[in-house]
Amino acid sequence: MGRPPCCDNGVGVKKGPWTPEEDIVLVSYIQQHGPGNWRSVPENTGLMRCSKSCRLRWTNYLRPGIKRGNFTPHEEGIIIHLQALLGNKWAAIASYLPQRTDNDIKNYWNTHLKKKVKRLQQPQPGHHQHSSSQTTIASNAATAAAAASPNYYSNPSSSSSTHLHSNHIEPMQAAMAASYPNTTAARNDATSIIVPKLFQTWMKPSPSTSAAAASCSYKGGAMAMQEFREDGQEGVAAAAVISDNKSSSSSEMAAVAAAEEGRSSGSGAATTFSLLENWLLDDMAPPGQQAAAMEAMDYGFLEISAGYCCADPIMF
DNA sequence: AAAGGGCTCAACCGCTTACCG
DNA sequence: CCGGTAAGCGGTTGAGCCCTT
Repeated sequence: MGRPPCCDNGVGVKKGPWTPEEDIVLVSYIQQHGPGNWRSVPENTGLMRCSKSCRLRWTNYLRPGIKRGNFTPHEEGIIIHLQALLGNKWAAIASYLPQRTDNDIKNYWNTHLKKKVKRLQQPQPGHHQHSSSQTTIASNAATAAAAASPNYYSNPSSSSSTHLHSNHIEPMQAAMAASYPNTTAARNDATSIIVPKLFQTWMKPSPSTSAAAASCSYKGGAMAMQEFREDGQEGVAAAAVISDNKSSSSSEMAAVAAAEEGRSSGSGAATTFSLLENWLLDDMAPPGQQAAAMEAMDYGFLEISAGYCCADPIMF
């Protein structure tokens, strides 16, 4: 039957940190062929890496447009809130912060935010802690999010912090340079110079890269969100259904879960997107500030939809 | 200046899901 | 429908860096 075994179990497969040379080989290959078909990457490039390793290196590190380090308070707020809503669905959370990788968000949560939230959720003297209903979780998250980000509930355009929408103007070269943080700069110094130059040449779309874009399937990423935005109808209908059910907190969460389930099967992303957007708006914005929150969310998401934040639609 | 303890984050591991023949 | 592989995802690890003493 079908395909030969994956190289993952192969002998002589190199592990450990990637060298700049390997990075360049991988980037050059993806430049020509686009991401995807990872199994063929080690075969065609001669890299002694398994396909998984190549995919991870690309998605977590080399993919253009990735923003590294320095999470803004607003990003923290979004992560805290979404983590409370979705749990440890890092890929789903990352789809709302397309410049961040799921790995990055996961690391940041485990090393910073988890402690922060725990600290903030410690029962305060004179304050009763509610039972563990979803509403309480969400409101605790909102509290933590608000604490993490003073600007979380306000229009980000007035925020002094770096917000999603303010990042799209970053040149790709700067984004790539940012892909090499100081701690690894020494090791990857050569790559940090050469790879951005390679990417510069990509900025002119070619037929092959456009074709790659069409087949690119970064699941749950901004590209998908763009398609769902444009595809609209299903999402609108689903949002309307959800909106009708808003009377019950549990039904909302069930709907979220159902939508999430649907999304992972590739059919209900629009549902999740619209629903979560509504959910976040309802939950995050106090009465009277919903308009501002709406503007903030819409601003961010529309720009995501426009492909500013996710590199894949830009580059391929 | 050196030691060591804590922290960060890139990468790996293993499981699940989607897809193909 | 079934078996097998590729791809995706979340949890975990460990090397290297940083800070404190």
